Amino acid sequence: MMLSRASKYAILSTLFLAEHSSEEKKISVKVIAESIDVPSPFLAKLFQQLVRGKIISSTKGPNGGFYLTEANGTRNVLDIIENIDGLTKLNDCFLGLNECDGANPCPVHFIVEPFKENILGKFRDKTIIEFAQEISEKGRVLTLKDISPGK
Amino acid sequence: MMLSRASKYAILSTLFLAEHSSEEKKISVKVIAESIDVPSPFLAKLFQQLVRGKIISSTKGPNGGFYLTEANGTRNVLDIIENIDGLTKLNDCFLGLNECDGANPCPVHFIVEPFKENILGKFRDKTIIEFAQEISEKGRVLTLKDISPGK
DNA sequence: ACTTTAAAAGATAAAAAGGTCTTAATATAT
DNA sequence: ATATATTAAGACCTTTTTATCTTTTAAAGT
Repeated sequence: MMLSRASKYAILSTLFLAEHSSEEKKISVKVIAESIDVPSPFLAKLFQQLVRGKIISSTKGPNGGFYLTEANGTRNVLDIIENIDGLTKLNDCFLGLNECDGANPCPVHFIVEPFKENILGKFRDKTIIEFAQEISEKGRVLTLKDISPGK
Repeated sequence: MMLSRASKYAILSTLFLAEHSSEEKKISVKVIAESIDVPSPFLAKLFQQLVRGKIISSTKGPNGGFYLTEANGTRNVLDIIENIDGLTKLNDCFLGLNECDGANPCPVHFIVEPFKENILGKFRDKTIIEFAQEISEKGRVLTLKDISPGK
């Protein structure tokens, strides 16, 4: 019922690409890593995997970098999580029980289950492009940096 | 927004003690570990810490073991989590943002926040004894073992 | 007192997650 | 063709979490 750091980095970076990149404007790992404040060699690894999973695209060489094709943009956030963490983590019982369902629920099953449905829906029912649009419309900045001054 | 295995083990074991132990009937690590299918040396470590945190009690020697006093029983599940994991994990932003609140919410903030309140409430507003009672009334067994046959 | 039983304490080990580095491959521009 | 910029791949390192092992301490029964 939780995301690894790797997944979080992957989600934020992919959404960053969705907003800032295109086939004409590729972006290097370094720039992205700095923008959202993530260790760049680690992000490079994650990106390799996302490329293999056809969630983002890349080209090498000068003016190369990472970007989203139209097809990439139609994937959703859950695809990212699935690609990096798999889905088991997200589906496991909150208290770790092997068998936890409506018939044999753990003490928090009926609190966790609706939440799970809710958040899975959120990650599934919008494309990456739509998700990113929503974020930029609301003027949000998704970064791991500290934003507030003097902290 | 997630519990470590250590916390899960600690919660299940403490609830087990609440149901099965008393000052007159102490239970050894080994028995508990087998009952809920948790590695016993690891559980022993956790129990040491819970004793230090006054969440459970212990005595050494023959007929010794772990048990709950009345005072122990008035603690709640959140105390267990706090004792083992601390509370930061539970409060961190689901997407890992450093600054995520109503004023500057991440894309899932308004889904996660009510859930968080809900589950924190559940872990806070019942004592361990009450929590355990509820479980046994409903005939639930909290174990990590596989229950269903032939799997 | 002695023996036994069980937890306490602390050192150690194994596995998983997170992170880095080096070299190779490849696309582009000159 | 060559130089250069950038990803790809894989080996490697570090930290955290999970798990184990060994020795010490203490309580209880005989």
